Amino acid sequence: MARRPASSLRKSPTQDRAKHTVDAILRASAHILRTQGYEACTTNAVAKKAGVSIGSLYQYFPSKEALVTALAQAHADRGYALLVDWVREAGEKALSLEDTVRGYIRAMVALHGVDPALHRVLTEQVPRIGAGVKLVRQLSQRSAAMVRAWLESQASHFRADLDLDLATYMLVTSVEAVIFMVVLEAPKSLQGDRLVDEVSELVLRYLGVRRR
Amino acid sequence: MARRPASSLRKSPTQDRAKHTVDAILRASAHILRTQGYEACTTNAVAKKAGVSIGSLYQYFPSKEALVTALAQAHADRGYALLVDWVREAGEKALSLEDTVRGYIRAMVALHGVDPALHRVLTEQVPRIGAGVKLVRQLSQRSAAMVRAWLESQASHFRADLDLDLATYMLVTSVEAVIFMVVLEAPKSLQGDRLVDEVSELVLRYLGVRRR
DNA sequence: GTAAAATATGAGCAAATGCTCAGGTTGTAA
DNA sequence: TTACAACCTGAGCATTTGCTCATATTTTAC
Repeated sequence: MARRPASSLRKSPTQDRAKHTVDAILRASAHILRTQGYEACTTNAVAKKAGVSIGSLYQYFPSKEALVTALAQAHADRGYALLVDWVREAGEKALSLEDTVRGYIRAMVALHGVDPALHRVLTEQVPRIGAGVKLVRQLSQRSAAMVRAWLESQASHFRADLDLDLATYMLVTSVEAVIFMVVLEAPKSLQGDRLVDEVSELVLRYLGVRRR
Repeated sequence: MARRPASSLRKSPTQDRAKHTVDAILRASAHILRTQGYEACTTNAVAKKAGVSIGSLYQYFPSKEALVTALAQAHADRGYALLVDWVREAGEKALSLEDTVRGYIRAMVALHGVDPALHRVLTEQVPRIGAGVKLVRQLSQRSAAMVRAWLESQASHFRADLDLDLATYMLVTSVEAVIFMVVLEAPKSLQGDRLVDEVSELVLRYLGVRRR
């Protein structure tokens, strides 16, 4: 069962036919991960679900780890794009502090809401994979940097004793975690805008923003 | 490879010799989980590490899942005991709101600090195991109930518009998540009492506690 | 049309995994 | 001492896994 090391695409598909194959493989693995978890996501199962032979799978993905990593990469890219959107929006329209925070939370909720089950499996399993550690660290550093920059630009509106580095860490972590949990468990008390409201409250109060 | 369903101990050890065997097995599996993760924690590997034959392992644990579940149970029990201690302490000595919160956070930090790597693996893998789902739900419900009861008893000191159910959820989730993350990543900016301070700040501000 | 390149196939290998069972060893109690 | 129970052993079975490779089919380029 000698496992090969993880890496990116082995061969890049040029013909349409091949692109469809790669797409089917990615879709199938996402579906299995989401519905049956990481252990059930065997290369043979993925190939079967994708309606493709295992040989084809290994023509494009050098290992099972590479497959999962590719999926995680795509997922992470989507997430980062949402963050970038938030920054742009907060910059263009001159939003209030409250609205900017709410926009951020809303973007995060949307991100997690897209495919919570897949998100869970990826966040749990990817860090254990060699190439995955780098990926996770990269994404969290990027988003932390964006939040940190925004905090800095608005520092005058926060409580005086706020440590920006600490605050960045606290906010990124707790916001991510609460939303992650809520979206997975979906308690009825936190549906619709209630979640956005409550997390915003947590953030604004922690920052010491004076309102009204 | 037909997997057996998970359940508790198959046979309870009565002689000292047998108790040592069970103990060695539990220690070995904890060590492998902690250092090499769930997948590496095979029954054969555990038996070898424990200096015991696989046969002996299966005499006490009917399946791999049962083994991990037993470990998680012990871990959860330790955690719950810390919570109970906190409640007792907060009741006996008439602690201030601030000190009670700090005590809670401190207990949580201590809990996660004991064996962070094992805690991570357990929290990630146990929910996927049949018997594990129940275990996890039970523990989180218990701790939520304690926090909720305390919030209720102190409600007059919080902001008027605080929804106790929501607050319970938000606090349990975010506190757990932040501490979990911090203990794993151990950023130098959040060492010693800094973590306890900062999380307490988050909680107290969210609750709307007026101080000084 | 034809040759080369790109793509697809799937039987099957080597290694691993969860677990059993037939038989051995150690403790206990009379 | 003897007899029985508690305990331990480990070779190995049935199955699964990640993955290869020789071969077949399709597309592209001329």
